[in-house]
Amino acid sequence: MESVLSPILRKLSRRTALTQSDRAAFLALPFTVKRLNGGSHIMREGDEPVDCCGLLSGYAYRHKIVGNGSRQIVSIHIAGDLLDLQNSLLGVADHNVQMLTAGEVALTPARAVRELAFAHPAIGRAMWIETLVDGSIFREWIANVGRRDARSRIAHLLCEFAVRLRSAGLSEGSSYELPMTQEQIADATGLTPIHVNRTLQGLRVSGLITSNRRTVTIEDWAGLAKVGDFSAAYLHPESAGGLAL
Amino acid sequence: MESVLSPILRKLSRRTALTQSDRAAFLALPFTVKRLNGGSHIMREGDEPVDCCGLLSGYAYRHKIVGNGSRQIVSIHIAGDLLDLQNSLLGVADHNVQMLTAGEVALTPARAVRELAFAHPAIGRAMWIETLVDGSIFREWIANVGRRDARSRIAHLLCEFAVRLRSAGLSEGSSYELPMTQEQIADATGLTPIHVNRTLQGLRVSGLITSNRRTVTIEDWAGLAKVGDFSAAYLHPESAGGLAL
DNA sequence: CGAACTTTTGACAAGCATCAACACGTGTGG
DNA sequence: CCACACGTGTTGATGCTTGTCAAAAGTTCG
Repeated sequence: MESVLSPILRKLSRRTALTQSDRAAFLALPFTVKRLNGGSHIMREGDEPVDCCGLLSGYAYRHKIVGNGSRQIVSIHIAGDLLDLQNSLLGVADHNVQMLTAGEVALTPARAVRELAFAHPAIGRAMWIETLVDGSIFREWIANVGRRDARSRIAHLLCEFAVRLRSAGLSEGSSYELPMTQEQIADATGLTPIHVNRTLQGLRVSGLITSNRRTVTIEDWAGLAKVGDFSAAYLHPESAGGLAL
Repeated sequence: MESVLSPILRKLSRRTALTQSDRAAFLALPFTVKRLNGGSHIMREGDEPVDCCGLLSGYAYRHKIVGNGSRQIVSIHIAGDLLDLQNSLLGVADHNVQMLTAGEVALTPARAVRELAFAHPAIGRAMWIETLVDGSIFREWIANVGRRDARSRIAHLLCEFAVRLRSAGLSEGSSYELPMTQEQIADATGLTPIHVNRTLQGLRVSGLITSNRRTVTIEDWAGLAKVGDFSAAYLHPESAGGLAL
């Protein structure tokens, strides 16, 4: 049975086994689909969300605005990601969520999601694990922004994107669509857009990547991963390790 | 009933209501207590944890080592915190956990914790929420390291500590014990120890704090919070907002 | 074709890192 | 009890990475 919720279910079941009954219950969630333009807000800091939001297509990002007015992007999301477990379970949003590109989201009452999570423990566990993986990515980003230089930070970001898109089945080969402006890359890496521009040029002249406005091609994966100090372990790919209950 | 696990239970129930039966089940967890010296490792990146670890006394911290050898501390923990839900649910540790000071930890088989979480949904929810609050703190740290200057970063760290210690009942008044060396503060804020030293001096001469080797006193809370761009919302204090199932 | 973004380039400034000592306190062993 | 080593804090001089300011060139879209 193919539903618009399938991309999300697919991601949930990537790390945890779900029974047929779990799947059916998930797909039976009430939801509405909304098409959003790039830049539209899904949630603002301080909101008290009532809906839980899953990304069906397009890209989204989370960010915080700090006192001096500058912005820090704290994560980027692709189709299949749940966007708002964090905010809707915690009651009040501590950050903003916004569409990076145009795309579609599925909205489900947060209450229904919570009930499902506890009625079907396997689903609850899967959702919990997704939030823990998000946490692992946050930790890696802290290290990225705190302890790597500009060249490494950007290389790391490009590597992370490549791996995540590929494991979500959203890219093949060594190219992918990166719908971020250099300003947004700057806000994700804690740099200025000018410096991002120069650093990207550096990566290009080193033969590690080619990129035009919206597409990145990794010309030398090993080299880029080395520059970016990248190892995919923190993304906890596939294998469920000690997850068996 | 007072148990050595009480500090942890107290923290779990701070944001979620637990029934008497939930509490009893939690306190019935099998556990062993271990006293650890400052600096001892609780978990290393790559480990496959079988035990789940709760901090009973003392301080601990999580960190990652990056390619150039430098270290990034990604969080600091105080008595009552669960240290290893992240690592033990994900199967393989993606970061290190280490004692900052001497202290005691309670070790419980991860399997027993997982079973409890799903047998007693309220406990599961409470644990999930704790991991989500950890995630919120991670996001704030990304912003801290990515978009604030040295003075703000350190002021922010000091404010966060003050609020967390106080809400855990571990400090009173405006002083608290900060058992971190300047090198560790540097690793938490993405700076060098030298710069931390100079920045702390700056905060002192501004009359915002006084500090000696192991104790920090906040002399001007409003001023320090302003410099640190600090607002406690991301710690999701107390109130359970939309948590009712 | 023009308006609004985005990317690119250049010159310059600044915050923070690096290197190198020195001072201080604490614990240890002779 | 002193000498010494060691970890930590402090200071100074210098340099580099990155930020800031300003403006031009390219791109997208109505």
